[in-house]
Amino acid sequence: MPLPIKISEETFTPRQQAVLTAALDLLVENGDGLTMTAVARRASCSKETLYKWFGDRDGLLTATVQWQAAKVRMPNVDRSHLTTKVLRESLEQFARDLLTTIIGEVSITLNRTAITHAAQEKDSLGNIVLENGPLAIRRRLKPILEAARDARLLRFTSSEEAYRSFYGLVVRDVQIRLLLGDNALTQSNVEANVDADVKVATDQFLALYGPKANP
Amino acid sequence: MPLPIKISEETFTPRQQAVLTAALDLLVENGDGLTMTAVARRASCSKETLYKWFGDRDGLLTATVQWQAAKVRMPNVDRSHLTTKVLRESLEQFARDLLTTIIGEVSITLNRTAITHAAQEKDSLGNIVLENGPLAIRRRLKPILEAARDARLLRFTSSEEAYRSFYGLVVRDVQIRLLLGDNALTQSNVEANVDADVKVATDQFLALYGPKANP
DNA sequence: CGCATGGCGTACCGTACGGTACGGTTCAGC
DNA sequence: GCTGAACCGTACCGTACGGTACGCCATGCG
Repeated sequence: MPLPIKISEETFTPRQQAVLTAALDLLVENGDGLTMTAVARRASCSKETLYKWFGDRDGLLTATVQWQAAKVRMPNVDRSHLTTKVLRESLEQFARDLLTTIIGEVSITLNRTAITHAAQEKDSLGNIVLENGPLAIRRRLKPILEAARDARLLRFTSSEEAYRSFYGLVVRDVQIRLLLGDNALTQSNVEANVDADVKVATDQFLALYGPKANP
Repeated sequence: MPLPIKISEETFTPRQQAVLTAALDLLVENGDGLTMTAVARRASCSKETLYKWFGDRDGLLTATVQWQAAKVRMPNVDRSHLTTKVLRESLEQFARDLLTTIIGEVSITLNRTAITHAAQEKDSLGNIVLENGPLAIRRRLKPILEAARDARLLRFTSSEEAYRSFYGLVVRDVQIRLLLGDNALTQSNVEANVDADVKVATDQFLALYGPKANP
């Protein structure tokens, strides 16, 4: 059975969540160190229990990624009182959340795990990460953009294209470099520039799609 | 010994290159299917030879990635006769090369492999891919951008920032979605839009950094 | 108290794969 | 033709790890 994309709080018992936390910790500590034995030892449970609860190694991995990914929450924007100021602040909020998420160790680990998984022609993890990463951003951002267009605060023909420009302006080459382990991009190094980068990205996006932009 | 970042044509004998081709093919066919036995069989050589030539599995992997990555060539732009037209065409050329490279199966495979490798606290493959991917683009693009600024065709304070904006506008969320195995992004699907995307990205970049842009 | 259930810890099995050893073959140089 | 180096094919070893089996303990229930 294909696991559902969305999971709720009660999908896992507290004990199971403790196991998933242990698994995630191991994953973050050293990527491929997620052996069933290691998880069992870390979580002080037996391997037999792991197999009973999660089926097999892939099931455990999927549950871990799914459970963690579901924790990522997007800001909710009030679409009814859109002004230039509110729009800018909302965009900056989105950009900041996106950037801080992306540069976090957990996100890097999850993306690496899912990409490794996808390299084995299994895209389940990839879909989960996609659904809770880029696509979640897209789902939440598009309505804002369209509301802003209706309020004459933005100009574009395709909200899809506008979203993608925003994504690109915010993320640039940071994510791929972090995923590849670029030594020049330390966590703190990037973190320190988040505020400035967010502002630049938002300014650029508004310059491209704001009401005064050349179409 | 750390392998050199740059390799030349003669680094590998033809027979060795045949082996590397086999290895690359196996990688592309099914990501992690790169077992020493499989490579030996595919290349009709003995495992002993593999170990003699490449040391161990990691050495073979590194040689393969390095050898393939070195094949990627960037366009060379004549910096002396920069006009608006030449600049735009150069940027479009860069964008097209970048996009078509990124969406290619070989690139996806190499990036996935390097990311998987980086997840194991070994960043050698990541560095090679970085050096021949994003950083190569940066090295080649920056001089152009600076020459264009000197010729008053572009305006920016930091060429680093300008480069990153360009990268973001071109790549957007395409690479991460392909790496994660997004089913909605088929190869042909993206390929068909390369021309349009390249044009949009270049237009947007010039809108942001062209002489008429608001600083 | 007796018993069943759930879960812990550990020992165990099978397999896949990295790495090595070795006999047989081709081929260059003499 | 002789010799040695390079290389092929294959058999083999050791280990790591996914998955299973089993003994033991704790808790809840009649």
